[in-house]
Amino acid sequence: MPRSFPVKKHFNASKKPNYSELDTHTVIISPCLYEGYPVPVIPQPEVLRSGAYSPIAVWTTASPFHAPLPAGLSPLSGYPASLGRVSPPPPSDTSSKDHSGSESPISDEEERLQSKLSDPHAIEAEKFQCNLCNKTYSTFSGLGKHKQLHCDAQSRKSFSCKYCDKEYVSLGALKMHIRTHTLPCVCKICGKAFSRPWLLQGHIRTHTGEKPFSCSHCSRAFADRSNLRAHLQTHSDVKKYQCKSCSKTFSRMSLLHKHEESGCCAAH
DNA sequence: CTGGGGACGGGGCCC
DNA sequence: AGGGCCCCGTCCCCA
Repeated sequence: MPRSFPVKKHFNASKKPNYSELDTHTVIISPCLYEGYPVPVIPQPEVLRSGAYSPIAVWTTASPFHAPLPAGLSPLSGYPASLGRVSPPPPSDTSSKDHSGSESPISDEEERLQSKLSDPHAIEAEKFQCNLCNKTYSTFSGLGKHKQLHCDAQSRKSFSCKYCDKEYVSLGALKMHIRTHTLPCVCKICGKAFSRPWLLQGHIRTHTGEKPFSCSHCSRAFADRSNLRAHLQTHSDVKKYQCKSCSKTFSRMSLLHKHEESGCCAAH
């Protein structure tokens, strides 16, 4: 049975990867990754401590992971997936659209004012203004990236994939996408191909058995950081995905979806 | 059926 | 500009 995420997701069943093309693009992962196989070969084992990792899930004082609830956010409801990040959303982030569902220049302006209030230097620093949305940036390159990714992009999607119908607003994004077709990173052990080197590295761990991501609350270790993150949810009393009807919480979105589809919401 | 682990894709950010 | 890395999300499988 094919996996949900076949390496060649966008290919038709009739299509096969062009391995001859891969020959010229193949990325060779450092041979040291395979040395001593199946002995773990990827260095820098990592242990995520609760101090370093603060699962959002845990907006409860009962939890050992307790973290302060950001002002203006209610526990669990409307949980933003990015809350786990320390860094604020990017300036061109669409958060301002969340309030009314439409682009609001006023909220954008408010956002900029807020950032200016918190950073007085920003007032002098913001010299480069987008002629399309009036957002200002302190550097020319900042403005350039904004225009490339968000503003100019809105009006012209000019980079089309020759393998599928997808269009991208920047050449870099298109190149990244094309890798999902060409799959230049090939596992020397099983021949499986991947779009990015780090995907291949993660795959190699399935051969080596290396599990560099350890849970600080139990003895389990994981080869994939995302899987450790999901696992950490299991140590929490209150999970971050909550059913709006019965308030039951789940460690994963997929579990919540299953729960909802099973009829909980209909039963209430 | 539910919960959790394994494997993976892709977007975005940083350097 | 491009690569590396992080994060979110998804699906399959299994206990």
